[in-house]
Amino acid sequence: MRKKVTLKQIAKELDVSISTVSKSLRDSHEISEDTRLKVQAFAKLYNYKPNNIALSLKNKKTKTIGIIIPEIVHHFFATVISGIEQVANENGYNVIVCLSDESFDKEVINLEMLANGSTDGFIMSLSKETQQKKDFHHIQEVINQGMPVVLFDRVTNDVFCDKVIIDDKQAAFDAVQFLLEQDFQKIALITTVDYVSVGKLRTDGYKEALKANHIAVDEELIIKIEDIDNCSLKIENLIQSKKCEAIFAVNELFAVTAIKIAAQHNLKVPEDISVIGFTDGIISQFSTPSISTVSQNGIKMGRKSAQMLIDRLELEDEENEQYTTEIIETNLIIRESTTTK
Amino acid sequence: MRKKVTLKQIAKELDVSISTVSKSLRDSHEISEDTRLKVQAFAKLYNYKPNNIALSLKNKKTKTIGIIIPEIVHHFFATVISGIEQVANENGYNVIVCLSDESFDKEVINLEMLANGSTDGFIMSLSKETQQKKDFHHIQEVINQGMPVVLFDRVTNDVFCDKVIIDDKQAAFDAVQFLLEQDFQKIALITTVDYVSVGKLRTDGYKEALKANHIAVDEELIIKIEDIDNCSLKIENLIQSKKCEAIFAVNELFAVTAIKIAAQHNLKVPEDISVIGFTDGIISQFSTPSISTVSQNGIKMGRKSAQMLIDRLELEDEENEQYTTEIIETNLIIRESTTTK
DNA sequence: AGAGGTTGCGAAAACGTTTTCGTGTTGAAA
DNA sequence: TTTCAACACGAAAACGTTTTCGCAACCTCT
Repeated sequence: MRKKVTLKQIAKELDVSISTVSKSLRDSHEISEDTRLKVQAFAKLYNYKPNNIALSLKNKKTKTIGIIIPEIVHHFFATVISGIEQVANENGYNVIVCLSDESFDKEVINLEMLANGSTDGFIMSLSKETQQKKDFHHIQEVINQGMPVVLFDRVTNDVFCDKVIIDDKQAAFDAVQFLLEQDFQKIALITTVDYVSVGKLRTDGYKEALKANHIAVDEELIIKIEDIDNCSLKIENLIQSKKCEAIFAVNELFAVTAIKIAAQHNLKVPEDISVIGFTDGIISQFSTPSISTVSQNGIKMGRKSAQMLIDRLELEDEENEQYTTEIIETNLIIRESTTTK
Repeated sequence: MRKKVTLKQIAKELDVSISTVSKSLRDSHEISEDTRLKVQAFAKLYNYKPNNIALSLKNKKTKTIGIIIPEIVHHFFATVISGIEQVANENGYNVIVCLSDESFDKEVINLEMLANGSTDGFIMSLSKETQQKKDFHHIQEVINQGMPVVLFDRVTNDVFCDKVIIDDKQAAFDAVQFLLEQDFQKIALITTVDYVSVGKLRTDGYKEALKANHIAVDEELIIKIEDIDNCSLKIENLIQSKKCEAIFAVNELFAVTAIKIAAQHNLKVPEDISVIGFTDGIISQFSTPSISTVSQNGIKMGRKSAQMLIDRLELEDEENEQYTTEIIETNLIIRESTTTK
């Protein structure tokens, strides 16, 4: 077992000082060519690499980004991480990932844990519980300590920092508008409970699209799902009622579940009922029929978030209090689950 | 902006030495109750938390696990990370995630980067390119430096370390055996090129099941996919040939693609053709028909890997050269894509 | 009163770097 | 020969901890 070699060991071996070794390796002109080459050769032989921890302590920079998200077994979040990782890598940063599991407490614990020197900044998406409690003091605290934070997707207006979002309301509006243009009148909405920020916004977009087309909002056509695991019953009621010609679902799980249940009731998609989902994930692409959906570009969202964070980290020149909110464009992908005129 | 407070600042403020502060906060009996309480109160007031980097440097332990995997936008890998993160969290560890993107070079760079003090050990799954090149010196190097490594899923016999795998061969055997028991004779295989270790093993299991049932292996029924993006053509040929009654696919993407193509050729699944996939991901669960599959428990795999790594990290007492290979059980989940007698 | 034992605290080293500053040696110019 | 710059290197501080050791001051016995 050949342990990693340190400057001190090289210095001792070569009978010079630690400073000399350090300077030699950084090609300082202070050191004679003789010594320099000798040290460099020795270092190479023993495969010397500076210790990151020591560097972090000295420089007060870890070159590490903390990511805190609700879950990772989730196509959208996974793509965002992927995007973050790309940009981080390009800029010599590592990413450390923590999962809040939709729990406020875990979010706080993870944040505080990493804030004690482990990372230079954070990229996060709020847990459901945090959104429900509307308690963001932990985030504010971190920002007050001078660590930049970028919020994405599930954000809040209650904390000032950089944000990356999609225009959920507009995207939902567009999707519903598309359905209306296919001459559907009775469009149902499958959404989440209101405290989930993006669910609320998409619901708003749905309602506005109806209003813009002078169609009354029928609350019976709106179903709000609390717990994803037993959403079937409510959806079944909706479909059995046969009151709707089309469905807009605020995520792909709701969409695919609706399609499955429709099939069980001998309703064909899209012939008997059209469905549009949200999030262009694996399900939408590969289910049969493939699902028309609002595509959120997770990679782009991740890349943008990382770029914003790194820019702020490397800006360095004191508080640039100009926080910005970046909007990533979405687009409606029409596949097999919708009919067109 | 209230920057984080250090021991030194507290010491200065209270006019005692740094040692006194440190000891007080760690409830040392060396310090009088008076001083202790005074220091603790002050520390609490200023929300003192020890700096992780300084601790890491001192203790030569980072309490961080490095994860290097080919990609993250992949249900199986995401579940494994999730499992790792659970156990890591329970034991006070953080995880730092790097993606090799199936590239050998990126795998090496990431590994070396993290090996310079950033993590205490590694959990990894090999990139395709690494498996193809059969070059594992980077991993051996890290192990030689005394950092424990746990390989999962895509492993190799060429490096000695702890491993966590499923019995790919047996699982494939069982799946094919099931199809045979439904009286199918002509069973096709959709697999990967041979250098992907798990693909090879699953192929072997398929062949052995046939042999065990005295059925000749028909190479025309075996198709090997190099690039997942344009696998359609080969699969189409297979299905058009109408030579097979059932298909065993080594991952769910191949399975769902086969089902889609079958539908395009007016073959119904499972009435006209049965399909079994591998990996119980989102696709298998939600596509129509839902797909019978070999379930790999990613969470369990991640948890086990993390537990093995942490055990070794905390063992501490010198080289326990007993490396073990843990096998996570799989099970065959029968859904709608297969008929039963 | 002196010996010995507690008690309470501080100095300093250590982890592995980088960097500033100081200093001894050399060589050249005066 | 003296003076001064250039050169080559080392000592030490700093980052924030923990921990070992040493040392006063006080107390308690004889």
